[in-house]
Amino acid sequence: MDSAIDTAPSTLKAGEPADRSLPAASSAGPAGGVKRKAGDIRDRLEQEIATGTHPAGERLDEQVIAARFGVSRTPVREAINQLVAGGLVERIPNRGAFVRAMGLAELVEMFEVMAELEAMAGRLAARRIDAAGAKRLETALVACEAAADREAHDAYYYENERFHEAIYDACGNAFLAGEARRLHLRLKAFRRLQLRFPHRMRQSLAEHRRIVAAIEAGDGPGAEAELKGHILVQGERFADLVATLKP
Amino acid sequence: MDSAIDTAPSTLKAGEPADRSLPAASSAGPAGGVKRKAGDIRDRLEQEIATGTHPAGERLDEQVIAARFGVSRTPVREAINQLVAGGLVERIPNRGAFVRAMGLAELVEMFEVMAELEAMAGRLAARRIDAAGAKRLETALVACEAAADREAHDAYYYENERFHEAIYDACGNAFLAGEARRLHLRLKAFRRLQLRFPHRMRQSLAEHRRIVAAIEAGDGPGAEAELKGHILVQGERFADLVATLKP
DNA sequence: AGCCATTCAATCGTATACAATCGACTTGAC
DNA sequence: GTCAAGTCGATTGTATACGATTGAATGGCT
Repeated sequence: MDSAIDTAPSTLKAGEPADRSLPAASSAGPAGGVKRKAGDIRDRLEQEIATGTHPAGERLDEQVIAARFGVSRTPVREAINQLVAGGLVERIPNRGAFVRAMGLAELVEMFEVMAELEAMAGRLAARRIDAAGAKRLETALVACEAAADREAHDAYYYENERFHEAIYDACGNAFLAGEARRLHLRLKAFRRLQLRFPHRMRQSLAEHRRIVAAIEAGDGPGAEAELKGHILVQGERFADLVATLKP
Repeated sequence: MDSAIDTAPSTLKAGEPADRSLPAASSAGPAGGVKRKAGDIRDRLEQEIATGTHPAGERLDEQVIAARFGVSRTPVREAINQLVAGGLVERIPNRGAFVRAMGLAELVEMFEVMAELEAMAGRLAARRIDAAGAKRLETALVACEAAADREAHDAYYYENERFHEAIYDACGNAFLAGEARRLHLRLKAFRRLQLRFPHRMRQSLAEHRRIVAAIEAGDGPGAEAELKGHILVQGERFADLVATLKP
């Protein structure tokens, strides 16, 4: 992976370490204990938005936030820019930055795309999973079952994430895994609401079982179909939820 | 607990932008005479990276770029951050920003995902396209044919983009369209190389015709399959290209 | 009274300045 | 001759300051 695809090798300068140790990278995670203020602020704001501390439509005042975190406006601005890139926040040129109020239509669209990516990951995983990956997948499924038996919604929510993570890891496409994680994160706040539905957790668990069965049987199309339905139903459920709250 | 859904207008202040005007995020075309320097610099750098002015692995010196554009380091920094978010550039904590040298494996992965998204867009477009959208699609196809007849690679490259844009617009899923555009942009530099292959342009045109036929016939699965192949072959071709250059 | 122009205030985007961090080089000892 | 530690330089990341643009309010005019 170190060898880059040199589209223009002739232009490489002699004394430049252009080909030298390009960092392994690609682990987009907030690595290590570096004291990057911007990143930390971004994470905090992300969490606060997800938990509802900042309701939709609220303006994120750079100065106020800077004061709250005891930093200057610069890292706050950078953090907000990252949120804008992530789609959680919208900037209006000289008005301010606002928490995006995602409409139902957009959410359904996002679930549609999420379903496609998850289904793709499942299809690939069915062909490419190895013994270790299968082991992790089964472990995650067992953990989901345990949480479901105890009717522990929060625990199930957490284990559910682990379960899908296991599929991402097994799909053998790191880029796909990254994109899926991005979307997963963005839909986090809405996923959580799903489990409040009466039998949603048990139904979800049953779907998980069928997904694992398909993957371990090497049934790509089957895993694809199961996962697509598994995600799409969440979008539909969410539409139902909104519909019941609307009037 | 407030959800991010706009079901709670009570918290909305005076003139909140609860609308869904998605400004395509990366629009900011040069049409407007606004003096947003950061966006312009981002576009320029993007183009320069795509055209090979900045080879893979090259360091993007903020000060040098700032001097080159006659601005301060701040907008340059912001532009680079946007490129990092887009995945074209990578920051190393205290080393600098480098043009990402994407390995062949990652490129193939990206083409895989791109194929899936394009195929999805085609499938949806086959069901949802309206008369105006069909008109635009046909216009784009005719433009592609004209460019191919003249063996004008650059023109075909441009019209090809328009063609795929037409599909995105017709898919009826703005979020999907945005994601597809993002990936399309990221693969821009590599797509361009495809057309250098002897008969690639004619083959591409033939695929375009079949895609349009499937979409206009309302054949969702057909359009999906055609588009998936249309994109995947590019990944394979690229792998061939690299293989021939490797030794 | 209603509409329009001007003024005003607020906020963003950019410029400049400073400090912390990391790598590379030099220098010295073993 | 090799290795290690210290210093230096370079670059990022952050702080502060300034100008420009925009929305809103106020006052005058029709």
